[in-house]
Amino acid sequence: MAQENKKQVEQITDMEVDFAQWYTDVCKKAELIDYSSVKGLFILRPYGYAIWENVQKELDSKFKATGHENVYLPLLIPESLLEKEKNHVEGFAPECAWVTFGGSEPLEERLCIRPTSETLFCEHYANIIHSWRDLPKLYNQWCSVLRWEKTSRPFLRHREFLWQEGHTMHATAEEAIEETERMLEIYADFCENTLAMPVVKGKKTDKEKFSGAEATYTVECMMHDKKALQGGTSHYFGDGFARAFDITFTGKDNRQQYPHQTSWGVSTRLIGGIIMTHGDNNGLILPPRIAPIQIMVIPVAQHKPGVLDAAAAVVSRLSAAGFRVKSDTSDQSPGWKFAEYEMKGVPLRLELGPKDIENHQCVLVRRDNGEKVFASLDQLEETVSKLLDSAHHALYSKAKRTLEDNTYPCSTLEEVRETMSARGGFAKAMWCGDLACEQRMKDEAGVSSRCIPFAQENLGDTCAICGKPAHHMVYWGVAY
RNA sequence: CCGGGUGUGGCGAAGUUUGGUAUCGCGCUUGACUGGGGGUCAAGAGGCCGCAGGUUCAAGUCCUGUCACUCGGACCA
Repeated sequence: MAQENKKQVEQITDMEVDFAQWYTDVCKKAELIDYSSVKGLFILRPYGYAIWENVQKELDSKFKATGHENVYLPLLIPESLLEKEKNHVEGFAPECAWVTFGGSEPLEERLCIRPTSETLFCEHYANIIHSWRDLPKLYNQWCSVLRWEKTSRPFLRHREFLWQEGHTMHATAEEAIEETERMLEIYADFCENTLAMPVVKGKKTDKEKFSGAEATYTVECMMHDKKALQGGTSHYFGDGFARAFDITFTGKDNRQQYPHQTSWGVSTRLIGGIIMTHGDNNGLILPPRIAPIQIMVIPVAQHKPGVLDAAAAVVSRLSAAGFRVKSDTSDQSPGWKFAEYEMKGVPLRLELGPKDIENHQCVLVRRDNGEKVFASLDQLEETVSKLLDSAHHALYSKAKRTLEDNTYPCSTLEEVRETMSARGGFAKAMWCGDLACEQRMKDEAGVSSRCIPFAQENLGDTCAICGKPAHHMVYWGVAY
C-alpha cells in the first residue's frame, strides 16, 4: 500500500538534485513563507506562523511550569548601554542596525535595534535586584530581534527573526549553572518528543560560544543533507555582565555580591530544522505534535447526498477529542487535494466517500510512509490517536538513524577531512582543547566544532590534530 | 562583503545575439459535466517586461546605475 516512492508533486525540485533549491521550493510551495521587499525580512504566512504558534504554546507552558514569567522589554538599545560589556558588543556590533533619526531630527545618541536583549535585561535587573529575597529572577520574552546578516535564507537566517530569550539571575553560580542545564534539557526534550528531531547535547568550545558567555550549551541536530543545525542554546554568564552593569544584591550574610546569570533561546530557525529533518521530495512532512493541521478530511464525491454531512460529523468528533482537524470541501478534485496536503505535510489524511459511509468506515493515509488503512468509524478517535503516535515515533527513529549512520569516529585530521568530503555528516574525534587545533580542523577539513557532547566516549588518548594529550571528544561538522 | 547565475501576467518559461504590434504552458474567473491520486469541455480576465536614468524615430532587447532572488565562498548564531 505504501506509495512513498511515487513522486506526486512536480513543482518541487528533488532534494538529491539540489538540496538548497528543494528547501526553498518547500518553503514557498507549502505556503510557509513569502519574501518581502527588504532582503532578509520574510513574511511568515498563516501556515508557517501556525507552526511557530504551536512551538510557542508548547515551550511557553514548559517555561511556566519551571517557574518562569514572561516580560516584554523595548526594541531599542542606546549605544552606550550596548557597549557596557566588551565581549558582547564586539560580537554583535558588526551586525547591528541603527536608528539615527526621530522624525526629522537626528538623535543625540543612536539606538540599536535589539540583536539580543542581555543588556536591556541587565539594566532592568540592576534596578530591581537588591536583596537575596529578590532572587532568582526567571524571565522570558517572546519577541523578534534584528541582525544585519549578509546572506539570508528562509527560516535559517533571517535578518529579523522571531524567538524567545530567557534571562535569569541567581544568587549563586551553582544555581545558575543548574538553570542553564535545566533549560537545555527542556530544549532537548522539546526537539525529540515534540518535533521528532534527535539531538546531540553538549557544550560549545570557547571559539563557538556566545559573545560574553562563560559557557554555552547546545542541542545539535542533523539535517537530510547531513549538515548540522543548532536547535537551541543555553548560556551561563557567571557574574560578568552583573559586574559590567553593576548589579548587586545583599546576601543573607549582609554582604554585597554579584548575582549569576543565564540566557537561553530558540528561534523560528527550528522550523527550518523541521523541514530539513523530515521533508521529502513530495514536500513537507510535519511531526504530528507540532502540525497546525493533524488530520485533513477529504470528502469524495462530495455532491452526493450525505457526504458533506458525514465529513462535518467526523470533523466535529475529532475536534471534540482534541485533535487539530480540518476538511477541504472546495470543488478541487480529490486527487488534487491529496497532493496539496501531502505537499503541506499534514500527518494524516482522512478520505470519506459514499462507499465508506455505506460501510461505516473511512480511509486513513499516513503522510510519513504512505500507509493506507480502512478504519471503522466506531473507534475513529483511538485509531487516529494511534496513527499520529506511530507517525511521530517513525519520524523520530528515521531521523535518529540518519544521525547515527552519518556520525563517524575519526582518529586523525586527515581521516576527518576524507570522511567529511566523501560522505558529510558528523565526525567524532579527540581534541586537546587548543584553539589552534580547532582552527586547523576548520581550515584543513572544512568543519567546525559542533559541541563537546555530554556523553563523552574515549576514542583515544591523543588529539586527532596535533597528537598531544586529548581532553575531549568533539563532534565536528558543517553547520547552517 | 567577494565571485557566478537570474529578474517578462499569480507560477514556470520563450523572446534579448541581429531594437520594429507582448507570446506559450500552468494557474485564475464564469458555466456545465465530473469526482477513490493534481479531471473534461466551453467562454473570459489579467502584463508600468524588477526599479531609475540614458541612447534611439522606436527599447523586454543596447548603455549606466540600483534593488531583489539564487548558487558558491568569506563573515555570522
